Amino acid sequence: MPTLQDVAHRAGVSTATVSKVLSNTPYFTDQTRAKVMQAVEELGYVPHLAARALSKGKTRIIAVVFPYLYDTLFSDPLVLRILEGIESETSRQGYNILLSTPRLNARGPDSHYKQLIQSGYIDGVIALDNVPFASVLDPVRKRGIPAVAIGYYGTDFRVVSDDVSGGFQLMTHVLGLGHRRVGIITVPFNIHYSIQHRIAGLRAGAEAVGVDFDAFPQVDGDFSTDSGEAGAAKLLDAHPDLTAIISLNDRMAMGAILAVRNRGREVPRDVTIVGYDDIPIAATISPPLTTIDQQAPELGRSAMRMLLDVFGNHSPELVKMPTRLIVRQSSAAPARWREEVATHHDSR
Amino acid sequence: MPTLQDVAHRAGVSTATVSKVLSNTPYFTDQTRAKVMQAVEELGYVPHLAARALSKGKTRIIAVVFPYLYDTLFSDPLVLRILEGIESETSRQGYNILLSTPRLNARGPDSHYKQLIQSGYIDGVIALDNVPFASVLDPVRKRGIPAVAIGYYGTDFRVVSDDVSGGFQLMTHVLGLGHRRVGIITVPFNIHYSIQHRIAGLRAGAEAVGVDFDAFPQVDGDFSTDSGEAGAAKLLDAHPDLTAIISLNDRMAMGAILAVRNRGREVPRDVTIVGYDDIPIAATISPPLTTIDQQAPELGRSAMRMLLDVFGNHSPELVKMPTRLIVRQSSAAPARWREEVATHHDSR
DNA sequence: ATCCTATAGTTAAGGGCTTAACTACAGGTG
DNA sequence: CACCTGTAGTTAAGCCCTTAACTATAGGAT
Repeated sequence: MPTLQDVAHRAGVSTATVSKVLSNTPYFTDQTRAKVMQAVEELGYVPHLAARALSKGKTRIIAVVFPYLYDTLFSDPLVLRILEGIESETSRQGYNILLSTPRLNARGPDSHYKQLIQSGYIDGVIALDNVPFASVLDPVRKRGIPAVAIGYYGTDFRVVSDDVSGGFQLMTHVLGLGHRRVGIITVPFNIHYSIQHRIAGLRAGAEAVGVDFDAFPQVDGDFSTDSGEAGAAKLLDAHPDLTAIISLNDRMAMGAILAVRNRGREVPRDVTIVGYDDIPIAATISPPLTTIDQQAPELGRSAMRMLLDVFGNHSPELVKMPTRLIVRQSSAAPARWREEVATHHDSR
Repeated sequence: MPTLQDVAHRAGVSTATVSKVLSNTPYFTDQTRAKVMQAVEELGYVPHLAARALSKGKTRIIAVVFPYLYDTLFSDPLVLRILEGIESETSRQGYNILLSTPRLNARGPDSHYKQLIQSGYIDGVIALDNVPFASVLDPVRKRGIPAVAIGYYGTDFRVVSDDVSGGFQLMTHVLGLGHRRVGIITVPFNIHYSIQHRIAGLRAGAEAVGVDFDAFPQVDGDFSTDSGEAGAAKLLDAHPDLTAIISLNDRMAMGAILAVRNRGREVPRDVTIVGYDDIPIAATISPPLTTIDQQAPELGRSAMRMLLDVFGNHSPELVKMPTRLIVRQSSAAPARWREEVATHHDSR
């Protein structure tokens, strides 16, 4: 492969000149520039990134860190959407993505990852950091590498989905349809931190409507469809009068739909089901799922833009990404309510 | 950050000795080794990868290249599963993944990507290469970088899913259930090369059973659920006597289920639907989908192992990953057939 | 005519690591 | 005792690029 030297010889100038021309440093004539560019062209010269990295101390690589915590990482469409957003912004800015999925336990991330972070290979880090008990950003902070977290932990610079608002939108939608007997499928707090915020949003939504949130039965799932089915089964068996179930992710909501059907009832005629995340499949199942769109790609793009800000020595403020309620056919007014409305309508 | 020099000073030896100790080159005493290791420990020394890369010409980075061809890239669960497999093997071997998603058109991949490939940053490439009209591996080959393709194109070293066998399994399953009026939802060949092979498998399956494949109506979709619904609608309206629909991916199959329902018919009672890919959701929709498991993670792992083989100057042979037929509730014997069997049974 | 400034380009050091080539020495061999 | 060999460690060049510090020159101001 041709080097800077080769280009310099061919163009009849020094390596410094070539370097400066290529980096657009001022003070050279158009003629020189042309000579250099021609030599570059003819030789097919491409700068050697490792050499540049050594010399500049910058690699143009940013690490995208998804801790490998639970098996869901690679089956979670959300992760891919976030990655998509990061990728689009990253490649637009001429950076490269090094994908790292460290194993994380209570003593912290694995040592291979820690080495990577300290190896000088990485200009910045974007991490999905959402578990309270350990952070993949500890070694990053220690090393003083610019970092942005997508989540509630890790660094000063963070992008989060507005989970409170998402929960609020979901609850007020369901209550607004007239439901008053609502079951909730959640997951234990320690699995995913944002769940706390979604619950807080649900609670705020109930309060806004003047309904006692604590009266609503709750069961724990683990994000999986199966756990959603089991959870909904438990709810429906213990509280046959439920007219709506709020599930804190779409996959559990899909399980809940199955559970309703298995009991000979229908969605949304007998039971309204709403989910959270708006995974791609949510729009195309039967019935299409009412859910919350987290705008995952935008979350990723924001994180990258924020990282660039940090590179520029700014101190960007927390970005709270708005959520959007997507109303589809899985939610409807409860039967009794519908009757009342009909009656009321008739009596006019 | 401490450097090799610092370690050398502290241990009272030369930098060469430190380097050799760390790379386990023979000819040093246990005492020296201990001194060096202690200094490393005390200083928290971690080798500077850019410097090592420059000096060795190796970076321990492998590029995972997913051409950004169609919007489905980041909503395709298969991609993520393959990535999972690559990641697991890659991190086990102490390599890092640089994720690249070049924009690809008929003139080849974008120039940022080409620069990356030529930049000396990358030891090897694993690419998803499945479109006939251009290859992301062209620049890689030109540069002589070891590469493995997951797909039908690109290099001598390839890992493919055995699409022919997948098609064969699907067709013989459907015909074996007794169906003889079968519709097929496919996609145009030029979108995804493996489709040709799946079709060839379908044909072989039909021939094995002695059925005329060309008599089966076909429609084109584009992998999306919507296109599956539209395709199935077209098939069912033009051929109301169809008792089974084979869709060449799961998302289109899910659309087909909707189309069947929209016509007041049921799956699998009236129409059998089978898909391809076994995306995570396939097991949990209603009815659970009969489909083909491509073993995507294993595909990824194989690719990485093959790449290591190429590094070792071997010439690994094509790996054809077997597919597995997953029979779930969306496929069943056709109604008439069931009657006949019942009659037959009664008459005994 | 002298001095200064802005422009154009060069020289050479340095970034951190690997490794070929070399030195030094202890112990074994004839 | 001279010589060789295997072991232990060192020296220094090289990987390719960037950049601070420097030189050289032309033109304008005084």
